[in-house]
Amino acid sequence: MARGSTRPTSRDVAEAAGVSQAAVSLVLGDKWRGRVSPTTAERVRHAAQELGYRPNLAARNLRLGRTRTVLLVVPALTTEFFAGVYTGAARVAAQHGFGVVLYPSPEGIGPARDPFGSAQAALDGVIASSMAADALTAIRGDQLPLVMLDSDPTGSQGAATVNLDIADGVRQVTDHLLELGHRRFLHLAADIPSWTFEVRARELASRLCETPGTSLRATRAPISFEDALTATQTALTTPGPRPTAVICDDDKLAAGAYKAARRLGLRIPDDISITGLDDLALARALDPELTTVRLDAERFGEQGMKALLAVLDGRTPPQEDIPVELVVRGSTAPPSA
Amino acid sequence: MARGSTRPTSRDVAEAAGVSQAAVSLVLGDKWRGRVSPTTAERVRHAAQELGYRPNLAARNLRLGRTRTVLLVVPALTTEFFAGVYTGAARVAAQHGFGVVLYPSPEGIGPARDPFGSAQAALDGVIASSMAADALTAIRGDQLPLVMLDSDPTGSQGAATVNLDIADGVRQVTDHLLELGHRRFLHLAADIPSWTFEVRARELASRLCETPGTSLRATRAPISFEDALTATQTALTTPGPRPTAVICDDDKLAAGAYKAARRLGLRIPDDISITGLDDLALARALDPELTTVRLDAERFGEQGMKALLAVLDGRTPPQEDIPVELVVRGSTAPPSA
DNA sequence: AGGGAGAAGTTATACGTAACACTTGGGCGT
DNA sequence: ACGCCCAAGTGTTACGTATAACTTCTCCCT
Repeated sequence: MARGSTRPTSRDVAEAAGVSQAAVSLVLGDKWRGRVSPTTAERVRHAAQELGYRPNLAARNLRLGRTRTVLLVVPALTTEFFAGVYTGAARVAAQHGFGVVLYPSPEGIGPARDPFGSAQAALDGVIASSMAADALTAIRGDQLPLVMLDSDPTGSQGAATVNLDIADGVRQVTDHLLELGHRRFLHLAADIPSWTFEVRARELASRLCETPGTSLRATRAPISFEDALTATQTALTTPGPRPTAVICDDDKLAAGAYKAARRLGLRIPDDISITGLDDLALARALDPELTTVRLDAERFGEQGMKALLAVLDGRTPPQEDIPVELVVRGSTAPPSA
Repeated sequence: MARGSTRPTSRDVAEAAGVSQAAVSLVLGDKWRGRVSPTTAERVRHAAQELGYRPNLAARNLRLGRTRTVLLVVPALTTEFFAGVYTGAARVAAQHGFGVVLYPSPEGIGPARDPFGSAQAALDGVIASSMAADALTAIRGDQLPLVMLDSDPTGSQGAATVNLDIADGVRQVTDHLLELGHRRFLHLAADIPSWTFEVRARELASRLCETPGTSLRATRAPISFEDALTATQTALTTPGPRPTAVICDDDKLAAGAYKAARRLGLRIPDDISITGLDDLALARALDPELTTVRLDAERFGEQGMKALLAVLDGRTPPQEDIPVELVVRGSTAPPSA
């Protein structure tokens, strides 16, 4: 019988099975072949089951010097996108006996002092989405293996990076609209200082530079319906020829653009085309459904975790960008003029 | 200087500061008043800073017998709702020096064998959203303190429960529609066997029973746009007088109902009223904006964590339901007939 | 018959931390 | 002058696990 309140240890199991603690460790660690007889092994397993034995992970971690736990830092959890990243990362992790702890931080990893805030777990490595430069150095100083998601590969101080091919997504959107005949564009940009948004702006600008006869206006807004609405409304009522297509940095911004268009009495897509980026469930809830770029969040998370596992094994992580896919729906059409 | 690759321990700090390891532990644990002189304490802190010392959490956890880490089990991460629950729980946890590890499980906690899947962290307690009965017993057997969210208080085997006052939300929605003059209702129910959805159905039915001259149809669908669309479309084209109001178990289902209404050529809210439940960002992206019930997810998470902390302290957790609030927007109006 | 190889274990140890119990030296009251 | 107390530490131990190193015993080959 269990002696009251405290959880049984491997020693309790050993006593119950009439063997030494070492034998228990061997059996339960599946290293008993040729070291313990099958009947004894079975006896140990039975005793463990009987007592409801669960290994003490703190002790195991201390002994082994590793925790098989990694930290995933995401800027926010409020979107399906990072939920998907987590799901993918956790799936791969589980296949390798790893756990994933989440640290949602509004501003990526915090300052050098206590960079992980409340993430208490003992860690083997870190996957981070957005991160201040000094925090990056702090982590590097901690010697913690690090993989960065959607970050500038040239500024990563040697950390491995895994990126979505956002630039290609922007190219696909732009080409799609150009083929439809659009020439005057509005870029509704996310007001967040992050590499992934810089890439959007840069790629869009350079693509349109190559095409004569095009014009590009840009406006910025925090990622929220209200802000996106007012920013778009202002931009569309500015004097001069009105843009015929709005390219948004993500789907939520696009939803704000929808509202702005409606408020101005513009029909989508007849009077104005709108595109997003993410392909959230929201994209198909809008009316008409949103033309957008599908980001495979789960695959992104998977690749991030695979890269981290590679680093942990001392291997070189793969370095290919994850492809993205244009999804054409009802929010884009040839311009009416 | 650090001796190469391995991370510095408290003993390294002690050596650098010229004191014993015990003194380092006292100083860094802030228990040095009256035991170590201020100047020595400062010297220790400086040495720790210099070496970039970080305590080994595995060792600390083993020594203290607790981890200051709790597990939050959520059915899915794909919605802002559980993101909010996590945010609230993590905030309260951080205030008490706790960390929160997330375990998103499609079916709540798994079967008795290895109930936490890949959640490897050593835990002090568990907060769980939805859970199979046998998994519940398994955890109880583990002696892990447990708080259950939105679960049947009578079936919780003595575990503490924290609930949103969903029944009141359903009452508010129903009364709102009744006051507008609606009498024929369609209930678009989530096809998920969970207490929180049972409450919705039960409360709605009992509320309408009390009001003579009302009728209630019900249909079920998994929480996805496509399924909600087809289910609603079928239900609305069934022979007999058409319902004038659709009450949906959550906002995502409502978005599906919007599409079904549009496909049938019904205008919202002129021809049909639609209500949701959650108040996701989606609710304000829809056109017209959705009348729904606001659930304060963060407060929910906070209360859950507070309850767990109470259990960990041996106190009795508070047992009040968290109030919810009807938010009337553009998707409800008096019936046209 | 002798010994070497393997099977079937056991004993002992280290991981890094926190805290209890102990030591030392000086200051102070009477 | 004696004892006592307090400041300022140090020595030691235990937490539960995994594993290297050791011990027995039996079997089998030459």
